Amino acid sequence: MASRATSPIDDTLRIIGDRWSILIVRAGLRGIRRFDDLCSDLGIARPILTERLRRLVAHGVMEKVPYSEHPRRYEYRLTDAGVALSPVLVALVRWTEEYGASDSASAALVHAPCGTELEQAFWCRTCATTFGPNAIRGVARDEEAAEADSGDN
Amino acid sequence: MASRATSPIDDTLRIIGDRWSILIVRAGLRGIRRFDDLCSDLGIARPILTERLRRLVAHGVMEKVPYSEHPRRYEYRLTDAGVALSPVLVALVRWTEEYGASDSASAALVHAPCGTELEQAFWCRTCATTFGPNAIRGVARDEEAAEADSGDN
DNA sequence: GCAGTGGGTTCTGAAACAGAACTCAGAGAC
DNA sequence: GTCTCTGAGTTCTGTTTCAGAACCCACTGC
Repeated sequence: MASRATSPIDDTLRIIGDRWSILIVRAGLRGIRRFDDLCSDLGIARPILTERLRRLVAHGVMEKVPYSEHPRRYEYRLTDAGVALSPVLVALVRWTEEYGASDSASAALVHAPCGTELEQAFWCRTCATTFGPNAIRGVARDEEAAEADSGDN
Repeated sequence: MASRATSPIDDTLRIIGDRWSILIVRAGLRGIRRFDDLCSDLGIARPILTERLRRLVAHGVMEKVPYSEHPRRYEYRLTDAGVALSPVLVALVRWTEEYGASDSASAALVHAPCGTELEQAFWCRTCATTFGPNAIRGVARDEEAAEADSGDN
């Protein structure tokens, strides 16, 4: 087990695996786009927000678009890749609701057309069924997956 | 503990929102349980692993159980709460596959009974339909009260 | 030309991180 | 009984990242 390019997740976590990035994405999903708004909404220090936004833009999660020319002003929007992070967020919210700190109730995520609070599930198209974490198994696809045996406890 | 508890997710991110915790959980899902194994598998520094495990145990994500009495030895197992984090992991894997850097293909996650690669979807029980991130809307439930008490779990 | 606004950057000190070396208790070999 | 090995840490040392406050700069409106 020497080569530990642990997995692509590792790279992903280098992009969004800090305390702020995922919250910035969440703010983006909530429509907050301006630097100062992000700053005050998240309570993040400005230098860190600057750096995080730069990183997210560099990795294609957000894009910096001018919304005013004369006083040159920018806002930060989620790209498709950024929006595609919402399952991560939803999973986090779900977990928090179930196991996290007590009275977790601040913002619900709902199905836009009807307003029903959404659920998240794994879906098997072969069996045409949804299932939970216990029915997941990991299988090796690439080289170093010698240990991908068994799994789900 | 300075910044505002933007939401319960914030607390959750304090538990697993660093570069290592989620990888430790992933290792746990792959059946790696011993300190040294985690250490070499993840390439994490020992002091950090010590601290991370302690935190995960403190928050009920893992449990420390002795597997040998005479040479007193412990292993770390995921609790139900820990296993319940797998949707987060799956979402990360999915995102990485679609938008991440490399030719991300190391381990696929499949539906255990049939071996089909799983999909992750949002489900609306009212509409009885699955849908993607674009059909999600966030609604405030109790925006301001999030920072009321909570402390840390 | 002076204050206000948006979007930053430059300082500081504190915390988290990584790596190597060390500890400690029990086990097994000799 | 000493010697060495193993698992599970802890103690150092330095580097990187974080947080907070203050500062900067281009533009606007008055």
